[in-house]
Amino acid sequence: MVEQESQHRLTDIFKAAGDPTRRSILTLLAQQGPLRVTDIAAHFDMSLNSVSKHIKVLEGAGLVTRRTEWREHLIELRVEELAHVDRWFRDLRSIWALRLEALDTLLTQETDT
Amino acid sequence: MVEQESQHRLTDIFKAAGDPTRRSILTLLAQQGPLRVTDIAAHFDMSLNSVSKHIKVLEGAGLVTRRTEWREHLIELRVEELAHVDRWFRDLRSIWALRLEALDTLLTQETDT
DNA sequence: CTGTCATTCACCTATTTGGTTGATTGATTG
DNA sequence: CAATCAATCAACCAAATAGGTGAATGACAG
Repeated sequence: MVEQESQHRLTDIFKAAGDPTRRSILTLLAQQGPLRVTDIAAHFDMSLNSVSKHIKVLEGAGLVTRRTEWREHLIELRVEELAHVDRWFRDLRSIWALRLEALDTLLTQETDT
Repeated sequence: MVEQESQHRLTDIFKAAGDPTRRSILTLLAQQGPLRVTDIAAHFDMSLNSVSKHIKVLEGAGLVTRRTEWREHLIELRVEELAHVDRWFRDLRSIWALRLEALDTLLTQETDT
């Protein structure tokens, strides 16, 4: 159950990061701090509308939050959320390492006998 | 140019990792080591054909390689390639950290004067 | 040579995605 | 109030994606 939820989150994050425009937006936010939708859109050769959609995808993945102050929406990067990816990566690596280790001890035993 | 190429690669990797079935395949390979297409397919409630396609996507992203021995195709995980993802997120984080640091020193100077 | 196994290829379908334009909401300014 | 600005919503389109079935390829076993 919890596993399912975590998997779903991870899928959203990877999908969001799978688009070059969206990765550029994330980089831009990391460099410049919170920005308005219009300011972000100014960096791309694309309609404001499309950029707005991209931002919503990032928001859905939790990679970004929106602080609606006045009539402007301030978009902000959420670095913490990246920890999900870190964890997945680390888990996969440890599974891999465990297998190699087991294989190694098996081979050692073989040469011992 | 080189930047473009790297971006394209990254997009492929993220897209490949953005599917739960494909992530499961990666985990499976990490646990069990190289496997045949049929063996992999046995773990999923899905046609062999679909699994074959998923594997080709992973292969295209470089996350997996194929060793065609006899009539069987041995599919093997390439953990090194996965590090691209990790590195990108790490870079993003460091850009973020640099900005905060700069902001901090700026504020400190202000209170000093 | 025939049959079988492992895998891919070719084709079909439904859904998702990335982009567009035009209308709409809501707040600000003159 | 009228005009403008920030952003979203709605409808639409083309291309890509995830899945399925059935035929084709290529190597091995009898």
